[in-house]
Amino acid sequence: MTDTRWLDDTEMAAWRAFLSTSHLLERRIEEQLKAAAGLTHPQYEILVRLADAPDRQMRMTELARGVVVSKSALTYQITRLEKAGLVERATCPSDDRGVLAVLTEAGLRCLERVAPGHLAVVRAYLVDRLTRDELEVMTTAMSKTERALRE
Amino acid sequence: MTDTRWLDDTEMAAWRAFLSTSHLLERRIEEQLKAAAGLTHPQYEILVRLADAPDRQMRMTELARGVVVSKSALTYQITRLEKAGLVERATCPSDDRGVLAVLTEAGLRCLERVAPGHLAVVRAYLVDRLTRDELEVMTTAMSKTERALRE
DNA sequence: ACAGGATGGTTCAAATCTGAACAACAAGTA
DNA sequence: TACTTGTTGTTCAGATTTGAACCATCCTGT
Repeated sequence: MTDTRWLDDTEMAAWRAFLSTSHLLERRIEEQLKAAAGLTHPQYEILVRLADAPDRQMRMTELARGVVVSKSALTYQITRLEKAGLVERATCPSDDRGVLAVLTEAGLRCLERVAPGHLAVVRAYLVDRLTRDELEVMTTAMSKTERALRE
Repeated sequence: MTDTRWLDDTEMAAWRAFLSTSHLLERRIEEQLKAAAGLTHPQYEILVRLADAPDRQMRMTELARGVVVSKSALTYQITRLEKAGLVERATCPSDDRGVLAVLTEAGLRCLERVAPGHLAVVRAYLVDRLTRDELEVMTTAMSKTERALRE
């Protein structure tokens, strides 16, 4: 810990821009989803992941890993979505400990209704402002970090 | 809302990678700061901003904008940091409504003590994994989005 | 078969975040 | 001066997140 490697200007600029932008964008998305559908961003992401999954269902732990929230946060949100009728819990046939989160028809319809407005925000502030090259560089850069963080 | 522009593969890959990575990195940083100094990431960012500011002080609203948190969240955190002796509140000479958050000596020492470990994480998972080009592309890309989001 | 250790999900308390409501002050206008 | 409008920071209630503690179940090696 004696020889600290500080960030030079290029590195610091990149890190600061990444940090601010991710927080700003998160806030904007949260605002849009709340206004349009009363959903939080994690809730929306849960619906998306389930819609993409085979049989529209997923194990709790796997889902938590995908959405990047703690197990307890997922338990809370699934309970919440269950009360809203968008998701159901089912017992896992292969593992008695397991719980499956299943997207309901209402959940799917909700997602289809909300997705356009959400994607419009993602486009308006991020995707549509970047060139093809920038998009690709971002993917490779982020993927390297993601892989490292997932061990 | 009738003609939805979905994301193609390149766009979706970039967006998903960005989203997951920002959340994963946030979690990792939070974990490191908590273990090393009992600080949250927002708290650390507050210290950084104050250390960079003239006279190591800043108006509450300006600080909230910089760190990207709500005004009430900043009030909460400044109160917290004040109790820890890292920050003080001062009255603003030019505006009787205003409050200045001022970094104390202890706050500065705390920051200097914590920064190396924090930067090591930022390096290990992000900065050191990217090429010079990737860093620069990321800065321009993120800056475009940031500017748009700050209106 | 069974002990020992890993894994899955929930519960709980504590911390934090947000938005709305509020009070005090600022700044411009008639 | 008096009015109106906008800004600043705090308070408050409610929602959400996290990590630790916990129990049930799985799995491996003996």
